[in-house]
Amino acid sequence: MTKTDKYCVCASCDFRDIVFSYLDDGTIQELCNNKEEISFRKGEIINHEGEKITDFKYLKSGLVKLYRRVSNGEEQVITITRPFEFVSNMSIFSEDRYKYSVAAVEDSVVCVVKLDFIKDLFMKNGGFAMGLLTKISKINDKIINQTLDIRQKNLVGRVAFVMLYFSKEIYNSKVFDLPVSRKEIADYIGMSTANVIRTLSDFKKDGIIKVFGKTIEIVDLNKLEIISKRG
Amino acid sequence: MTKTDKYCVCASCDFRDIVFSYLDDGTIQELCNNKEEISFRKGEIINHEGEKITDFKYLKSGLVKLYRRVSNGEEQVITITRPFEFVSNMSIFSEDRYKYSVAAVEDSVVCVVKLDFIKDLFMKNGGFAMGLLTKISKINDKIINQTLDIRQKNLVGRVAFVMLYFSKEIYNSKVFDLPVSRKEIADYIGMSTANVIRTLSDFKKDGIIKVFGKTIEIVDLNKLEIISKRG
DNA sequence: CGCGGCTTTGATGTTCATCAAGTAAAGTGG
DNA sequence: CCACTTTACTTGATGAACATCAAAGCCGCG
Repeated sequence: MTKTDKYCVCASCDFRDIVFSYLDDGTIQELCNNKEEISFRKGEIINHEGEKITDFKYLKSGLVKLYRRVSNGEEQVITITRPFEFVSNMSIFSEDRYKYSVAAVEDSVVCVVKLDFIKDLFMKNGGFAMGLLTKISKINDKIINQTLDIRQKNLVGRVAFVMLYFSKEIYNSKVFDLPVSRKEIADYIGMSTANVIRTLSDFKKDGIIKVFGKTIEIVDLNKLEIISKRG
Repeated sequence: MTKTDKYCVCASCDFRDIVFSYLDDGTIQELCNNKEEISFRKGEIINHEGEKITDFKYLKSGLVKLYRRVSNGEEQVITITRPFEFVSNMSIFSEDRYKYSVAAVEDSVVCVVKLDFIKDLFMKNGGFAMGLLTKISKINDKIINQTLDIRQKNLVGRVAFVMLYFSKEIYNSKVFDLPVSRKEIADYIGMSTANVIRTLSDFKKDGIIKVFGKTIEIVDLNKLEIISKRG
């Protein structure tokens, strides 16, 4: 990871609208002085499970996965998410150490602000506090919802769900490059790698998707949605 | 449901320590005036999925289940939880309608405060805001954790987990009456009712638990914990 | 060009849901 | 309080869904 930013751009950052809209220009300037922008390469770890939480982090660009390691050493992927949809780690206000790890699955840029600074703002500025709480609630809701949705589906439904998730939520395109390995998809939806691959092959045979290595093209969106819902 | 409270007892309520510790006596009195205490009988619904959210609710006594209805009409139980561990519904700050239903699984008393009053307090009082955010974060963390834990286990591990959950988290006793049906346990851990019963019977045969209808006695706690972890 | 990791496919076995049929328990109305 | 109805529980048998194992192909990289 490398520090990239030299001068402050917070005032015009998209993130300002999302949680920092209640801050006046003076406070934004102060935020700038307390902020670092750090780049991560694909595969690098942004937060490590068990590490002390000292900063408030949010994703400015790229794509990350949130995961934890379970007893048998396997990874359990909690969610894969893109900028602004994900504020650091949810536990920053409830725990003093990270409960989950966060890793870049594409090259990513993360903004890092001292947590104390954010907490101070939170105490002093009600509007900011409300905005932040709302944002954190939405993120938590989304993760809980996603987890429940996945749990309730069978294998084919889950694979269809993931394909739709990448297509609609992440890339907004019917053609996209999978940012994760087959195994990571398996860890995400809680199935074996072999069966994820098998199901993708079935979709291919049935003309629902086209697969060229990591590149996926969704051919029959409608059918995929039916499979995902029914699954 | 019936309204039970006539005079205010908020000042000495246990809940005060948890999220209302930052409020002075005057504000507590104001809270009292904006509060109702409502009793629910076992089985009654406290919040209904899709209903408009107008109040901040917390459980004062009893036991509730949080659940949602999925496409095929089945219930998906998200968590079962007891007083103070659960503040209304998580989505009160992110949604305008309930995403989940809450029902009493034991006779319960719920305190109901107008949401606007809480939001107002939240904006004005940084300490209160921080306390509330921390509490909500913890609740969300717990639900996410629990869901991930369950997902990662197999059938026997899940049933062992639930028995331990009731014994340790809810009743703090090796002997307890199950507050829910076998089917509700199945909906909670995502398995069929028949297999939940079968697994309980197996535990019984192996001398790990004793079962008399709804009454459970945990005989071999150690073995149950091993099964839950390994599962 | 050869090694190691990711992917693919088939064969096999385990786990778990589903169905069915019966028993116990809990309401319900006379 | 008893007969009746309904709902919850229990157990076995069967089959479907899914994991696991194994072997082979592919691809990037030293």
